[in-house]
Amino acid sequence: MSPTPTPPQTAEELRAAILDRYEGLSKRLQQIARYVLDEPNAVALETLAVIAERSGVQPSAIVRFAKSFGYEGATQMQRLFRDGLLSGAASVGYSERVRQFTQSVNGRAAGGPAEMLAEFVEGNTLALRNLSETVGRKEMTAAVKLISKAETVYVAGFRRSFPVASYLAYSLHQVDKRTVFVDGVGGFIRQQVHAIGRDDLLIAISYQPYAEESVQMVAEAVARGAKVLSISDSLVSPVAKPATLALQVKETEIRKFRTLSASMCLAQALVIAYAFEATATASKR
Amino acid sequence: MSPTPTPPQTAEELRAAILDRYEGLSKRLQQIARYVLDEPNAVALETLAVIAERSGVQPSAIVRFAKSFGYEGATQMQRLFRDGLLSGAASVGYSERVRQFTQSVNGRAAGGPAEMLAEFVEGNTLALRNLSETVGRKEMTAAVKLISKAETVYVAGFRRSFPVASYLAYSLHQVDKRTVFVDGVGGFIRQQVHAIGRDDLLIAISYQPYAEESVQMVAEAVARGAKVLSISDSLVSPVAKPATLALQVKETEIRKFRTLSASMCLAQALVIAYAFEATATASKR
DNA sequence: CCACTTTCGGAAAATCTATTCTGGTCGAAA
DNA sequence: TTTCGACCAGAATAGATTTTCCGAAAGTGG
Repeated sequence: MSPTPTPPQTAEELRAAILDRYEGLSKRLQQIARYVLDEPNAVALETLAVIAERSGVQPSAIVRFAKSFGYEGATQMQRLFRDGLLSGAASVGYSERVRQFTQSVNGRAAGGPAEMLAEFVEGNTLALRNLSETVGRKEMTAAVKLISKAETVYVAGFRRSFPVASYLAYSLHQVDKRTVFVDGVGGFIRQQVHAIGRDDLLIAISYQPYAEESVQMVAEAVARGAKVLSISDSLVSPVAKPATLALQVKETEIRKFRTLSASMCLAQALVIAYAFEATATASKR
Repeated sequence: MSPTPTPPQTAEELRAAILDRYEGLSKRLQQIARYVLDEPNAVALETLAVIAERSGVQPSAIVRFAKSFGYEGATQMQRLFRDGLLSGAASVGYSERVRQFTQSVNGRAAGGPAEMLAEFVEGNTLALRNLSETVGRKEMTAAVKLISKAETVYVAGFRRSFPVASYLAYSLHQVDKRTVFVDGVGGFIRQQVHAIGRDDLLIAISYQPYAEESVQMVAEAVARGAKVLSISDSLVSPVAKPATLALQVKETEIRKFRTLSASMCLAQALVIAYAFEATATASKR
């Protein structure tokens, strides 16, 4: 092994060096490389033993890793990250960050891509906070019950709601629930819901402006005697009104674009809550 | 001397306590107090010996100092500053919180559906907060530039990443970018990327365990000379390594299910940032 | 399938760190 | 000036932590 003549002197350089030499590293060393890249802060200030445990290797392996990059020992490598942490925190004080942030949020100067990201982080966070207020214990319980009782779950969502619907369908399928994702490929929407019956559930996700397909599907499902769980931005929206149960999700709007995190979050929670209940009742028997 | 009954629990509290009791301290202890107030970062992560040398006192004096404020030893006091540094600037505070959170969650008996929702709200919020720390200004700018320069954008994401990819494709299309969503319907994946060329961009979204399709697609795109923008959980993942640019997104894991909010949020920000830049350059002419 | 090299795990050894303890200094009060 | 008590420097100690080392395991090339 030919150790780097002069080891990287900054955290950034080391990062680059790791990326560069990653392929040439052995399996265990790659494992460590990965952890170092993923959790630089942990590497910076936890002890070797802790880092070793969290990344699932032996302490000695970490020393080997550091040496393979030309350092005298693991400690020298840690110092890089420590210094980086220090300078990074010192140069941009807390108040400065807040100022930058609020400035970008107040939407004055259009700002570059980074400011845009900050805005969306803020918007999504707000939407999430609001979620647990609009969707209460009662609604969640009822929703999970609906899913549990359903023979087959049909999931529908178009345009902006499509990602949420696809996620819901995918993860319900993952937890062994009989699921049909009504994606309308080839315009076969009507055919796909045609089989829905009295024991089935349609989960419809739709926001303003409500897609025509969704509205029709809800109507169709109701006509066939199926249960309907709506996820929408209003309790009186065309998809929520006829539904058996409606969950209200209010997304934040940023620069004319509505966020999606709250909906995704709700979908995740629904699936996992269902999964837990299903396994719980299954093990009872 | 009457040591504080309950020692300060945060760095800020300790700061206040020091200022409050400063007059009553002995000469050497005042000297240490000054150093602690002036260089909290050094106190946070240097060893006692180093701190002692820099502030011109004996290590034992620092221990006395810590004890006089009610701590068991100097280490406990250091922990405050360490935690403060983390939660404020970097993301170990983040991963640490996540660890504690999931631990407390996993340890307890499974809550009801409402608790599940609360958990996911918390997890998604954490992931969001972390996002703006791992994806910096430089990366965002570069990513937007890649999108802008591309003739056609191909978007790919399977399994868990599918919702993100579909959202990205949908909204890029909305803002009038030439976009191809590689959904692999009917197993036509290879055919769909076949047309990708030197002036095109592939946006690949993939998380562990990396879908075989994604890895192959990235390889194919690189082979054809196209640019690749990867959104992944590690910079050395099989989809990130060969990419022109890789954005690292760390999602929280709750009950073995990873969240998606951070990825969705990043996707949104990318699209809007691109849209703004596109209209800006268009109106310039 | 076998020799040879690389890599790894685990425990022992060396180093470093935090804390305690002791003897002594300084200053104030009597 | 003497006495008392607080305070401190520095050595000593107890405890971790990092690093080294070596046999075993896993690859590699012939």
